[in-house]
Amino acid sequence: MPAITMPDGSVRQYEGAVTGSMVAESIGPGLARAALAMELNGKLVDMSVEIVDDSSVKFITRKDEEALFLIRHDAAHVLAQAVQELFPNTQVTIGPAIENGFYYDFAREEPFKPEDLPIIEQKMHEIIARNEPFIRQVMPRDEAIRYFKAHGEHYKAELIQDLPESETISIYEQGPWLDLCRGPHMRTTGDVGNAFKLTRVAGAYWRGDSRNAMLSRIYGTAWRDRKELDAYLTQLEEAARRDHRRIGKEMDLFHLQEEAAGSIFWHPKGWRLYNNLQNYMQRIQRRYGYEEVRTPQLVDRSLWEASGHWEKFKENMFIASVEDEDRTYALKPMNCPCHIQIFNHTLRSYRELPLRMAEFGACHRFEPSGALHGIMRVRSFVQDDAHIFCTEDQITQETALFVHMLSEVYKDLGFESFRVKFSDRPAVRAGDDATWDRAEGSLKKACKQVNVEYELNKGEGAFYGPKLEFVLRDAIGRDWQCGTLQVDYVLPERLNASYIGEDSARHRPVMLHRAILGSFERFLGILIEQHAGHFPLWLAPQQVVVATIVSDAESYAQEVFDRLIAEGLSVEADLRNEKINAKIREHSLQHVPVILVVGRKEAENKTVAIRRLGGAAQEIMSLDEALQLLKKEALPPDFGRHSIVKKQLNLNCEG
RNA sequence: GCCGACAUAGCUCAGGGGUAGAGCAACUGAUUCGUAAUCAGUAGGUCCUCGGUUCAAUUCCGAGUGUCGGCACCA
Repeated sequence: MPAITMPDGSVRQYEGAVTGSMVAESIGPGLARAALAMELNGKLVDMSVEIVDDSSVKFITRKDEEALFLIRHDAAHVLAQAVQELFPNTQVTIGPAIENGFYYDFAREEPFKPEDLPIIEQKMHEIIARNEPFIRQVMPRDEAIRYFKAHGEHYKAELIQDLPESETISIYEQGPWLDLCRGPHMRTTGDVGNAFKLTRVAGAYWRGDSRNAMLSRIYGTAWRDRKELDAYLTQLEEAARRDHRRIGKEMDLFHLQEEAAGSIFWHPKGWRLYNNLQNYMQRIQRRYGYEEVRTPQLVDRSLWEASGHWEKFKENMFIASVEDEDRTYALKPMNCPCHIQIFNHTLRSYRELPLRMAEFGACHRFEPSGALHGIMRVRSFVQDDAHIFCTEDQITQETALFVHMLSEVYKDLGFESFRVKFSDRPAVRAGDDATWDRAEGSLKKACKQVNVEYELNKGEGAFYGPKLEFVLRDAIGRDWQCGTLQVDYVLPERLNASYIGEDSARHRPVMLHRAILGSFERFLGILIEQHAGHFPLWLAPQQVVVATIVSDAESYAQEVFDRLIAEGLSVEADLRNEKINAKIREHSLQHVPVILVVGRKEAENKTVAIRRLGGAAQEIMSLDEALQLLKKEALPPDFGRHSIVKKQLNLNCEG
């Protein structure tokens, strides 16, 4: 005699067990038609599930966000059926719902071609039109394995074999076709609707392991209605429009070419942008008590052997030598061993700790060819790298200070929020558990201190210590790990770093590897996409263009240009014999934030007409006013901020 | 690295077994114009590289390189 509580709090009493469909029916035919699945005591289940005990039920209709998952999951099943109807020699493997859509991985001799997609899509529409009911059945484990093996579905058989003994093996039938599935599903294939589209084919390893077979994956996107689908497709187009590779070309920021795959040719404007960011980072670091250094690119292999990189990282290192010398060098893949050389160069006192050593040093890593991506994943890059040499007791305080600094930077650069991942001890690691306990504890304590919530990334820490990762999301919805802070007990040990403590004895410092932007290259890529090339004035590579309307205004335009230069603004004068419309259009396409238009009137009155990117309005003001205004606007956000860490000789006063 | 697609003028792209075409940009000339394309003319190519097939390859085939979409990787 179940009593069923509805979301509005009302309770309905039933005589004996009822299915979800029966409950929906009893409430009304409209709901019965609309309900795709239900949340039974908070768990999403099929409408056919029997309710025996007192329960709470919420029906999921197409109006609910939860319907998206169901539609996508069912679409994946329909896709698999369509593929097997069209291509009988294909094995099915797995096909989950994902963000914005679904995919299904198939095993077959010939991978699918893009041309196959419309045909498969057509078949999917047929299957949806057939409106086949999804019927759940429980199959004994052995029978299920036998069944799938008999049907040549070896991947499915392997999946079942690897399911824990406790797991119920459920099968969903849809007409003549069936698939191993945990569920839940909607009522029929018809519930999938028509707001879906197959988007691409791709290769993917079986079970995500590169040692396994390569499967053929088909991706699709699915939504509740056509309007949602169209909105999503439009969103994809907009994301493509702000792709950093495209904007980099449009704004003439950089290029890449075959002879230096994975290394960037920065053009004048791109380099200005780069320097604007680097100058900003240098100012921030000074305020936070960092010292900047510069260390060699090419370093003898003996240092890499000592640091352990030769053993652990050699495949990713560029090795160099010359004919006449019997030595091997490597281009540095990271700065840390060199920083320890500076630390070790003199006798260090505990009074110098924490010692924050920063470097914008170019690092080279041989990334796999398939990993390269515009300027975001390259083989030659510059990290906003720094290493903090400190005592174990200082880890928490330094971490808190770092998170504070990182938040400030992200905010200044237009990112309001970021996610934090905490990676703790991996299975294979250096150091004893007591040390790990302390290291992890220090990071957690720091997060708490600065009120930062993190998700646990279990076992993903570096072999030498736990780490925090700071993740930003770009305009195309991709996540990029930018900031990081890693605790390292091992490298100071390997490279024999030490300081003299209060007790006059030698002690081993702890090292914190940390970066905020990650690398300039990647971060600039993200920044370009974030702002769609429309940078705030202080970052913009080309801040102002002075454009003339008639040649009579040329000498005045030169005067305006000179005055802007004198204020330190980056400006160009466009005196070409072109119509003002053409000039406005060209500079707008170049994302120049401010165009100062000068014609006869402005020349006579010593004024300028300010036109801003994105706006159609123009504002006329005196040249002096305009200069003051722009100068103020072009001020980087950190100007005028006080130092956070006051450095004094041999003394650190944390402010 | 793996699966697939792609590589033609500075850019965006069309074409196709008989050594190539558009628009924009560039250059020249005319035009002096008020807020997102003034008009006309000229010039511009090792059709990614190396092999093979063919009387003939930029086109077909193979290999390589790079790029793109995924997967794996990102200490």
